[in-house]
Amino acid sequence: MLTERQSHILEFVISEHVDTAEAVGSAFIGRKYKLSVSPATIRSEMAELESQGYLRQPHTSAGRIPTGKGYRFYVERLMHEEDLPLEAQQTIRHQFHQVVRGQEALVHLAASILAQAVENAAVVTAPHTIASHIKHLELVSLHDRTVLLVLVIDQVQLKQQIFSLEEPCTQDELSATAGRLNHLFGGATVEQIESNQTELPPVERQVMDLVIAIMRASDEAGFDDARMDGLQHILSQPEFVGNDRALALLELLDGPNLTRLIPLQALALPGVAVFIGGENPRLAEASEAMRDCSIVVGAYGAPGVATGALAVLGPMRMHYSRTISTVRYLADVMSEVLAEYYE
Amino acid sequence: MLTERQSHILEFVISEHVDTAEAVGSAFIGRKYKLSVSPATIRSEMAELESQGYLRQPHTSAGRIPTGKGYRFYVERLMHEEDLPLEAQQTIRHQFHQVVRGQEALVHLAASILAQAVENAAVVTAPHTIASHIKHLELVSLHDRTVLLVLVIDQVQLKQQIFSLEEPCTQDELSATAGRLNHLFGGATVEQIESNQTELPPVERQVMDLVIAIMRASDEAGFDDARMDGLQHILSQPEFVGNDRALALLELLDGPNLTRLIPLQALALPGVAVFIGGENPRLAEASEAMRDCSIVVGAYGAPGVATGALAVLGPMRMHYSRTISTVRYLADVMSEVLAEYYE
DNA sequence: GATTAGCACTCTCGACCGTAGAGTGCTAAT
DNA sequence: ATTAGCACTCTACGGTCGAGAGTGCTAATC
Repeated sequence: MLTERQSHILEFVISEHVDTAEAVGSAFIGRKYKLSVSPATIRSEMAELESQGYLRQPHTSAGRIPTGKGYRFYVERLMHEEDLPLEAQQTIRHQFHQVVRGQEALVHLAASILAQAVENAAVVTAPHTIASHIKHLELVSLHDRTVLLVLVIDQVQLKQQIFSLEEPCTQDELSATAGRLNHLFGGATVEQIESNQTELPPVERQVMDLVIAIMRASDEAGFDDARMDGLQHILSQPEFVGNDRALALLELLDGPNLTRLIPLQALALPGVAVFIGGENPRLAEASEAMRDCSIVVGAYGAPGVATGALAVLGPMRMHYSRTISTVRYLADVMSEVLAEYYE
Repeated sequence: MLTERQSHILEFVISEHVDTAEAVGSAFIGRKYKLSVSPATIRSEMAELESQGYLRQPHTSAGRIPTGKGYRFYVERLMHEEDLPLEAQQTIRHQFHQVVRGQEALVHLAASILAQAVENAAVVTAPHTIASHIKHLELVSLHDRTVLLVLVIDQVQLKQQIFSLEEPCTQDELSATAGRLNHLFGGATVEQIESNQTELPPVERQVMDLVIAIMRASDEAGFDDARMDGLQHILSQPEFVGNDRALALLELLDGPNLTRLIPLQALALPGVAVFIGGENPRLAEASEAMRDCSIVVGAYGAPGVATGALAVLGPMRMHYSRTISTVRYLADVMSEVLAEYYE
């Protein structure tokens, strides 16, 4: 429904507003982008764009700023998806070549890299499997009847749990028990364990009950283990300084509800999903402050085996093209790293 | 050098300023605290307190606010250390009775509880041992030549590392190797391992080299693994809203330099240490914004075995008594929990 | 019919000003 | 040593004003 000229004007307004955070006026656009029409013409086009909901005026006699609908149109129709510049790619790869110990450190590193690359807040969840398999379990005697259960599920995910036995038990006995259980249940899912555990002796039964509980929790919790980084970027955006919206945002993000922000359904799709402003109902309800924010989400990992999410949270006024390509690229790199773990 | 009346006035000014964040005037003090002297007298006492550096005026004809020196005097001489109210104690204990999986979750939980209890930002580091001992190690075959090393050090600290062998190896062989190494090195420190590993076969040698590297890193890194919570509290303090100091603070705290903020020397002492304003040189240099902040640090754990730090970061205008008793109490609770792990 | 110059209009923003209020320091009296 | 009285200072707040930016409308133009 937009003419070509209207599209161009919308694109210019967005591009300009993203850079300056100011309302954009007709004369400025005409001058900067060398449109061979007068400001008056641009004004009437802008008025049309406004009546269709793509732009709005903060107040009479101010320039225009894009609406959520405007950004949505931009992301879907106007924006040319570019590959991440080689230089940025190299920077990211370079940062990833730090020595990484284990999954958790990897997630932390990814969040830090992503936040720095897009200059916004980043959330990265640990990879998560739908139906987890036991890889290995180990029992370590701490003292007397207290035992540490170490569980490796899905190749690299480490879980631990301390518990008490009815009777004291030596480390050798525990190792033997663990060995037996590994042979019985190595590679099994929760369901397989449950159907097979009827005739176990009490100690082994106790251990496997714990294992089941942990794996259940891990399967259900989903993305409980998320890492956020780069808050300072989002809070230094002009739309948040000296504003209590920043505070509202902080309260929203702090604490355990971090992962609730990530629209998980987005992970079903292979590409990168963009949620602009209040488009994601869960977010819009959560906080007024989120209506001015956008989220870019990408999945990494192997579909069906283990997937995690990379997300960027920033003001609606965001450099979408760069953010999307960064998320996409980082997701690819993360997937590669994960592939090294899973076969 | 302060008369009793001056001390009282200082105490009143602090108590009032902590509550209201406003400068406190002479008439107000006299009225509220029923001093049987006129405002003029209080004024001259205040002038004396100011000339000695305990108070200052934001500008002429405003009331007084405490200086760092004033707070220091208050903390050391005027404040009566109270036990945490029973109700608060119960709240904390209650929150701690959540099911906690492993050390990391414990640290997260503690940070969250502390932040909530004192309504300021809280930093909690994982417990750290000076010379760590191997408790147990385990080798899990991921595929072919790729192996996951799981290391339990100092009872409950879990480390993981993926590495590659020269030759393929079955899980049974790996388990046997792990068993041998456990018998050889169970309970050993880095030094003991190093002096004993000369005649090992190559695979075991490779594993133990990794183990040494991990334990070294763990010993040296110290408190690398810290958790912060409750940032929103500190940023909603009136001295930080609509202010770029908040931003500076955020940048300072974000990322890996978190633990550098905690004055580690404080942990040598058993009690709770208080750093007011720029008293801690490392902090004062780090950021201008920290000059208006105070830190309350306490150690938890078993001295000489494993200790961690609990810290509260807030504006200099802080309820010291409550904060100190909360940190102290939480440190006690954490120590109890840890004692359950370490014999 | 689209475009444009011209113009009146509206709104924000910063500067300026004046007043009210809070709190001080000083002085002289108690 | 204390205090009443008072002049003084500074901030906060509200109002006014003009500059500037940008608009919408209208009438003229291509």
